[in-house]
Amino acid sequence: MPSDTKDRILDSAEILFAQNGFSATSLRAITDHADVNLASVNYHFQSKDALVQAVLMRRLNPVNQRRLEMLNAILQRFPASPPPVEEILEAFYRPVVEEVMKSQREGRPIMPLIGRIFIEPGELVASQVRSLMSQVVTAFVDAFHLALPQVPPAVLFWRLQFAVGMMSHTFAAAPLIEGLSRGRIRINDTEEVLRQLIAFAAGGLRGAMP
Amino acid sequence: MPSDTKDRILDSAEILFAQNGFSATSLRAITDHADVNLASVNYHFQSKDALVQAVLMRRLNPVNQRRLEMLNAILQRFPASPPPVEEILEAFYRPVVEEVMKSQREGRPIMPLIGRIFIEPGELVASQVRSLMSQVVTAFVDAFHLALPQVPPAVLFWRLQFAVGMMSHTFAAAPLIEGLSRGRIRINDTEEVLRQLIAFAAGGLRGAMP
DNA sequence: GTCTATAGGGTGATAGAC
DNA sequence: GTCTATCACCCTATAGAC
Repeated sequence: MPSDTKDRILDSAEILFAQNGFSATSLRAITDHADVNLASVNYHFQSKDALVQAVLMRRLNPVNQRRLEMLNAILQRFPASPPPVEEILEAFYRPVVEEVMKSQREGRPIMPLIGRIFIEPGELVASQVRSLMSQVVTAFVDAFHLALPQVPPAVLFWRLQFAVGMMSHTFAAAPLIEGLSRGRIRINDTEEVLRQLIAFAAGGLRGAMP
Repeated sequence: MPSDTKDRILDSAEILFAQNGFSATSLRAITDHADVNLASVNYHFQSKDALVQAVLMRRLNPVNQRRLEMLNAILQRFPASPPPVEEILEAFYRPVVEEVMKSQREGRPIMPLIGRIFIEPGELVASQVRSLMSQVVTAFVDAFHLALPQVPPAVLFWRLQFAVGMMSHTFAAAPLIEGLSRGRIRINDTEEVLRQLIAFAAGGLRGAMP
C-alpha cells in the first residue's frame, strides 16, 4: 500500500488505464479509486496527459534498461562469433514478460496497457514512446545483424516489429485469446510464454528471405 | 460520396474511430463530419455502442468470409497431402491486407482500427469480435494441423495468435514503425507487406518446438 | 500540500414538432 | 426520416481558502 499521494495516484491510474483505456478513464475515477482529492492530480502532475506519461514511464524505463543490460552481457560473451538468436530474443522478451507477470501477482495487472502503448492516439504518448524505444530498436537490430548477417537490415527491421507485435497482441488480447482457445492455452506462466515467443520469433527471424 | 444518411454516418464514424479511438470520438464529432443531424445516429443505430459494432462488422464480415473461401479452395486442391503453410498464411493475411490498402486508397484508412479491435475495452466489442473470429480461428488451426502434423494443436494455437499479432501491430503502429525505421521500411505496398508477413510467420510456424 | 467550489464546456440520449 | 431543443450528467482545469 503506497502511503504518499503521488504514488497512490500513479497506482490507481495504472489500474484504471489498464482496465478501460486512457481516454475512457476520468481523473475523477482515478482520484475516487485512490481515495485522494481531485485537485491533487493537477498539483502533482500538471495535466492528464502528463499523468499518462508518468504511468507509462514508470514501467517502461526499468524494462528497457534491463533489456539493454542483458543484450550487452550477451554481446560481451560473443566478441568474435555471431551471438545466438535465441539469446538475443530472450534479452528482448524476458524483461517485459517478467514485469507483466509481476504486475499480475501484485494485483495491478498491466497486460492490456502493454498493447495499448503503441496504439492509443495522442501525440504526447507517441512521441514519448518513440524516443524511448528508439535506442532499444537500434541496439536489437544491430545485434540481430550480427547473429544473422545474411538477412538484410531492412528485413531485420520488419522482423523486429513482428516480434514486438507478437508479444504486444498476446498481452493486449489475452482474455480474448484464452477464451478462443477454449482452455488450450493460458497466458500466466512466465517461462511458458517466453518459450513460445522465442521459438516462433527465432523461426521467423531465420525464415527464408521474401 | 454516399448520399444516404446511414452510410454517411458509418463512413464518418469509421474515419474518426480510426483516427482517435472509439471512446475519444463523440457522436457530435461524427455527425458534424458527416454533415447530418445529431439525432439521426440514435434513429438509425440505437446507441453509440451499436454504431461501433456496425462500423466493425461492415469491414470484418467480408474479410472473414473471403479468408474462409480462400482456405477452402486450398484445401480442395490438396485432398490427400499436407497443404503448403505459405498458401494457408496467404489465405489468412491477404483479405485483411487488401482491405486495409483499399481503405487507404479510398481516403478512409482503417489501419489503426485493425489493431484496436482486439484491445479496446467494452463487453460488446469483445463479444462480437469473439464470435466472429471463432470459426476463422478454428478453421485455420485445423488447416495448420494438416500442414504441420508434427506440431501439437496447442502450440499451433499460440502460433496463430502470434501471426495475428504481427499483422495487427504492424497496422496499428504503422506511423510509429515507419518513423523508427528512419525510412528503411514503408507499410503501403500490399505485396511487400504480404511477403514479409508470410515469410516470418512461415518460419515461426515451422520453428523448433519449445 | 490539501481542500472546496466553480468555471466553462462537452457528453449520450430523447421528446415532440414537422 | 429529419429536425430543434433540452435533460441530466460528466469532464478537465483552476482559483483561492486553509
